[in-house]
Amino acid sequence: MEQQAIEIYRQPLEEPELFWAPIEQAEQGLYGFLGDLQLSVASGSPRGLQIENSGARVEDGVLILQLLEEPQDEANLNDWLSGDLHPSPLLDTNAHYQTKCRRSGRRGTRKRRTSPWNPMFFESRVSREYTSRKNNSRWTAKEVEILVQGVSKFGVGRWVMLKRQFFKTSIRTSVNLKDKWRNLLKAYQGNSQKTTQLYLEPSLVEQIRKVAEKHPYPNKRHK
DNA sequence: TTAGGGTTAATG
DNA sequence: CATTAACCCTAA
Repeated sequence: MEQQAIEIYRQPLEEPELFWAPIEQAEQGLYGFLGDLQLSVASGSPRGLQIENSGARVEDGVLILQLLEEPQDEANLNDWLSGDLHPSPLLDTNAHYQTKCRRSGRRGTRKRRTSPWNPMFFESRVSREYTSRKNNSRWTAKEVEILVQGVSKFGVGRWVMLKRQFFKTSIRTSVNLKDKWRNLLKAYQGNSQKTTQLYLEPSLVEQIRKVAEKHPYPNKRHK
């Protein structure tokens, strides 16, 4: 896993303030790499938080809730992050998810005082109810082309690898890639006449069929 | 993390 | 309204 520095943007809000990384899928993968997070106070200007992590990928997303009181120095910050010593500055985390994080997050009313870094904070969200999708951006023919290249190279079921090699900076997550491939098969595999919403060059469709034949989905490696 | 069942937005 | 496509949830 490569090192990656993620700049955290600071957005002026009513307090408490919210920090977040300029990355997609803020809701997902959050607790997965908490353990790898290392935070430091950026010395430059603007002053802010910087996250360095070894486990996270940009597409994992991370959402940072900033403390009310500005950390004076790194020690202070680490202290705050590590401990029960400091009560959470968040008066109502819920309100902030509702107002500032679009459709993500819990819906009910619930105030809690707990550090955002406390695992408890995230556990409550693990089985979060399904609410609504975050984005719905359509795939382009070009993206499909790249996906087909990827599957033809790695086969089916190596979505993370495919993501890293072919969709490194893309919005698409490894799961998105898997889903898209599944949709492509539905649309173009078999002989039934289906209406597709995205026009693909016949040659590309042909390619999809070939690759699909060579690499049957699913790969039962995990089953 | 993957596979596969589900949900929902967009489309014709 | 029926279907498609994108996205979500979660067992294993």
